[in-house]
Amino acid sequence: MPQLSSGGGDDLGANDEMIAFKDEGEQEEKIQENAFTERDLADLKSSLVNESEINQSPNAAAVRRGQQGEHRGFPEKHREHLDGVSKQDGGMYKTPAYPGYPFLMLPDPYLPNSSVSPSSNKVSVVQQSHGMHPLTSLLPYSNEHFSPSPPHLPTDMSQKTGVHRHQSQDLSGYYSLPPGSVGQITPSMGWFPHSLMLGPSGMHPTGIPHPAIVPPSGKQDHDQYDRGMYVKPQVEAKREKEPKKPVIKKPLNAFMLYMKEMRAKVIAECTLKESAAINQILGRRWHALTREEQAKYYELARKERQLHMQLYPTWSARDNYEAGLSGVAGEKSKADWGKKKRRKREKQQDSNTGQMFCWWGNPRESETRDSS
DNA sequence: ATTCCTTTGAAGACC
DNA sequence: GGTCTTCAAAGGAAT
Repeated sequence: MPQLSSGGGDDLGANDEMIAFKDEGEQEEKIQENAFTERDLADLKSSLVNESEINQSPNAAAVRRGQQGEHRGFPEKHREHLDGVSKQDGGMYKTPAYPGYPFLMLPDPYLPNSSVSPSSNKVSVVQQSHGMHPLTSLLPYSNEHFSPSPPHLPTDMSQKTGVHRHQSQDLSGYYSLPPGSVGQITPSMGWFPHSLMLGPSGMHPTGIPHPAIVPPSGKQDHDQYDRGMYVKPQVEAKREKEPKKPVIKKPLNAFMLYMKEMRAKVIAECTLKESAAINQILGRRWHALTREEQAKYYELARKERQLHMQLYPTWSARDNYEAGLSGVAGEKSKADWGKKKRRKREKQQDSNTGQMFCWWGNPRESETRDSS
């Protein structure tokens, strides 16, 4: 997939994958989208039965018609549009489009018992039954939303971090940024949620860890016992002495942001729980979005990458590649990694030979076939 | 307990 | 430079 090494300005996503649906009737698309849920479910279920059959369904043909060729021509327009978007933050960020922006999604992993009263800290999100985050009203983000002392947080959290919580407007007090980088934060970055304002070690001053930072996998921490006798491999023992590096996760891309936001909604609507199935639906919906709607997420993702870069200038995606090869997991993971690689290759071969693509417009479809 | 599945997009590796 | 691979999230299913 040709990536846009865009001169001037960040690339906003894989342009060739952007869909120019809208040239032929956005309204229809909107209606379609509403009808998606039930159809998605039905489609998905039937697709699980026999994908090749579905390929021939009239419905499938209709959807394919709707998607074929309509992606083209979007990129440039899209970019233009996005330029506009970035200039009108007000329009974009006041929309309820990002309740699930990951840095606002504090509650789940980070605030285990975070049923916070609306007045205490709106950053905390409790997924509502209808799938929308109450965070909607959060954007643009403001310091007002940050309670100095979230009641749900252990009090010693802040003590441990050694950071005083206060509602200073001075970002330099919050960001753990390289010298001078605070000044590099453009005004447009002012909307960044507080959860991004980290202290040392990736902790927010409130004690809330940055979502991109996860503690080293606990999997390896399980002590190994052999008939009651503790056996700790030398390598592991050695590793234990070294301070464990927190794993810095990749910033979420546009689709991931979209998934995060919409997952609950789809789950509620479809009563589906299986992520693989949900992701299929979300993939379809993603392509059904208008370019404006997608643009919002591309812009968000761009800003997230931007901030990620500011926060972790030395971080590279490669770091996490290698986590499986060396580092934490050691030899086992090295082997697993090899297996994984093989599996993926085999899978791809299968898809090439087996016509295993989704009729509803799997965006990889063309890639897969082209590459064969 | 661990891996797989499934999606899109970004980024690194490789040829 | 084009292509391939990995990893981000998520959680049930499979191993």
